[in-house]
Amino acid sequence: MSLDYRLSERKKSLLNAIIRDYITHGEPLGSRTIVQRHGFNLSPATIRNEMSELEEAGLLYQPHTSAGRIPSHKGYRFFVDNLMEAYLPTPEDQQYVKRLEQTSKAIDAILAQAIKILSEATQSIAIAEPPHLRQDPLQAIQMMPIDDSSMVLSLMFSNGIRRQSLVRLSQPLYAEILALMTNYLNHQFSKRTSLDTLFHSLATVPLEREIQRYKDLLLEMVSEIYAQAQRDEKVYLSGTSHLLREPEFQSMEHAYPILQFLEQEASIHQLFYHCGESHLQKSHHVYCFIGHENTYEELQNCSFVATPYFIDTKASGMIGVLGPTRMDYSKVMALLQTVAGNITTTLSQLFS
Amino acid sequence: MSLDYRLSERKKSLLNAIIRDYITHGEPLGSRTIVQRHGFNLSPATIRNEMSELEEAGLLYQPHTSAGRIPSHKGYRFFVDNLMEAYLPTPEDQQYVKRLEQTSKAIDAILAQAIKILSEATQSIAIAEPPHLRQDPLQAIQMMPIDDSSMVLSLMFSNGIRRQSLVRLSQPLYAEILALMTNYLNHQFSKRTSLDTLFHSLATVPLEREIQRYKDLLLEMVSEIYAQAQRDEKVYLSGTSHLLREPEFQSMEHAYPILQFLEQEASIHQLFYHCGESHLQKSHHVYCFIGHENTYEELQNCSFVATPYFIDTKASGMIGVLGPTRMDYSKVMALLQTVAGNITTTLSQLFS
DNA sequence: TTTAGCACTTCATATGTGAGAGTGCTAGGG
DNA sequence: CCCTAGCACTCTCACATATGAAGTGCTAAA
Repeated sequence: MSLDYRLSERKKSLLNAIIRDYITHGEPLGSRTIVQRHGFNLSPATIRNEMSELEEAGLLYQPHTSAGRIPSHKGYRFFVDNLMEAYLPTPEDQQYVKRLEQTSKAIDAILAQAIKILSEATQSIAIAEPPHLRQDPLQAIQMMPIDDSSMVLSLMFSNGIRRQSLVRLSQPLYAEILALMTNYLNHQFSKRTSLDTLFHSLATVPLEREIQRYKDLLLEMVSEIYAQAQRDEKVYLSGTSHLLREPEFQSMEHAYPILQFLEQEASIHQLFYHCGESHLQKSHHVYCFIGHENTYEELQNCSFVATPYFIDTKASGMIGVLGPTRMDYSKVMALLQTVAGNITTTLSQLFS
Repeated sequence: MSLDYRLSERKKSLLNAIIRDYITHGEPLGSRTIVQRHGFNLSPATIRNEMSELEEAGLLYQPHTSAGRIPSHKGYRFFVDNLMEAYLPTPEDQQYVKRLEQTSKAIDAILAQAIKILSEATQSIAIAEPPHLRQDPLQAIQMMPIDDSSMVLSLMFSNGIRRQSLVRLSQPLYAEILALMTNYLNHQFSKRTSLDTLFHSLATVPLEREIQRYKDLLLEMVSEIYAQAQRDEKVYLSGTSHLLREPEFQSMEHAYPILQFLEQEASIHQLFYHCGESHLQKSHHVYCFIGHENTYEELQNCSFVATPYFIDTKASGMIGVLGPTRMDYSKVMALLQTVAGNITTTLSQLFS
C-alpha cells in the first residue's frame, strides 16, 4: 500500500509540480513545459522517462498518445496524502471569512451564509446539512399553552440543541391536558427516544388509559412537531454556477448529471451520510473523496470534501465542497475547516 | 397595432400550425413538412408564398437561408394573444395537482411543494415569491412574554396574514414593559406603517420619554422581528435542470447566464417586481414576457410567465414559470393558474 | 390564385492535409 | 550507470474542399 516509499524524492517533486501546475492551468503538461515552468535542472528527455514511470505507477495518464500528462485520481490521492502543503490564507480569504462572524443568530441563517461564503471563497459548490433533529435522542420536552389552540414547544436534544417553536393545532388545548401529555411524553419516551421513533411508533404503541382519550390530540401534536423538524432539516446549496465555469464541465453531457443530482435533497443527504460510512482515512476530520472514490456515479468526475461542525463537542451536521477533481485541495480543505470552525463556535455560543 | 385584422384566416391557421409544431418538435419547419404533417390542402409552393409574407410581417424568420422557418418572438406574442386555445388538462396533470392538496399548513412548505409540482408538470423552471411581509402595512402587533428573555410575537398584516413567531432577546423582558411597548407600537406606528419603514425610521424618530428609556430593547426587538420577516421572504426555485435539457440550452454559453441569474435571490425578486411595473396587457392576471420583452438581458432567450396568488382577495405573492421561448404557453398558463388557485385557497383557509 | 419546375443557397458531414505538440526509443557522453 | 541529444512516430487541431440533403425564391403555365 505504501507507494510513498517506492517513489524517489525526485519523482515526488515532479509529481507535485505536475499536479500543482495542472490545478492552476488545467491543461496537460509536456516534458518541455515542466522544465521551463518549474526550473528542473534536467532535460526534457529525463523528465519524460520519469513521467513514463509515474504513468506506469498509475499516478499520471495521457488523454491520448502524444499529449502531455494529467494526474489520475490515484495521483490526486497521493498528492493529498503525501505531498500537499498547508495553505496560507490570503487577505482575500480572511475578508470572506470575516463576513461570517456578523450573522444573525438563527441556525438556518448561519448555515446559509456560511455556505454562500464558502462557495465564493473556493469558487466551487458548497453544501451543508443542518443537525439531524429527528434522529437525535430527546432529553426533554416542554409544552406551554399560549392561547386556546397554540403552544410553545421546547425540545432539548442530546446534542445540545434547544429548539423552541410555535405549534398550532386544529383542536382546543387545555393546560391540564397539556401538562398530562408533557409528563407522559417525558417519562414514557424521552432520554433515548428520537423524534423519528416517537413519530413512527406512536400509532402502534398501546397508550395508557388516561392518555388514550386524547389520542387524536397527541397524534396531531407529534406529527406537527415532526413536520416542523423535517422542515428544519432541508439542505443548503450554493454556487452551482461556479462548477459550470470549469473547462471540464463545459459540455452539458458532463454537467447535467451533476446538476440533476444536486437538485434532489435526498442525494445531498445521502452524500453526507456516506461520509460517516466511509472507511477512507481522514485527516483532521476532513473527508475527501476523489473521482472514482465517490459512491455516486454522477460525481465520479468530481471531488468532494466534507467536514463536520460541532455544537460544544458533539458532531452535529456537515458542510462540504464539491468541485472538479482538479480542485485546489489544500485551499479548499483549509477554508472548509475554517468555516466549519466558525460555525462550531457560533452555534456553541448560541446553545450554551 | 392590430395585426390581427391584416392576417387572412389561412395565414393564421398556418402560423398556428407552425408554432404548435415548433413547440413540440423544436426544429425549423419547411413547406413540405407542413403540408404533410398538418394536412393543408395546398402545395408546398403556396405555403412558401404564405410563409414568405408571414416573415415579412415579422412573425417568422429563417435561422439561415434555406432552412425552414421558426416563430419569432413577435410570432409567439401573436400566438399567445390571438391563436392559442385553452389547454385541456391531462389525467397526468391532475395527478400532479392533486399532490398539492395534501400538504402541511406552513406557508413555506406550501410554496415549496407548489413550485416543485409546477416545475415537474411543466418540465420547466418554477419560481415563487412569498408574501412581502416587510412592505405590508401592519394592522396590529401583539407581544406576550413566555419566559425572561423570549416572547411570542403576533403580527397582523393588512393583507390578511397573521404571523406568530418566537422572538428571543439578549436582555431580560418584563411584562409591563412589553405591554408599554406593544401599546406604543400599535398607536404610534400601526395601521399604515410597514415593518420596513418601522425598522428604518426607528433609529431617527424621536421617542416619547417613557419609551426612550428602553430604546435599546425596542431597537433589538424591532430588528429581530425585521430579520425574521426577511428570512421568511426568501424565494423558491425548482427544476433548473429541466431547462438544460432543452436543445436551445445545450451549450453552456447560452445556459450559464440564466443559471447565474437565478442563483441570486435578488434577481428573482426583481423579476417579480417588474411584473407589477409592466404595461403588458395581461389576461386573467397572467403576465407573460416573451423573449426580448424580458427586462433582463439574461432572459431574452426565455419566456417568463407569472401570476399572483391571493389571500382572500388580496394579492400576496407570485409564482412563475421560466422556460424556453418555445414553451407550451397554453399548458404552462393553465397549470400556473391552477397551482396559483390552489395556493390561494390553501392560504386563505389557513388565515381565515 | 395555385402549382410545377428549376436554379440557388446554406448546412452538415466526410475527407484530406499540414503544422504543432509531445512522446518513446536509441545511441552516445560524462 | 544516469543523463541527454536526436529522430521517427502518433495524435490532435485547424483549415480547406467536396458532396448530399433540405429548403427557398422565382418564373411561367394551368
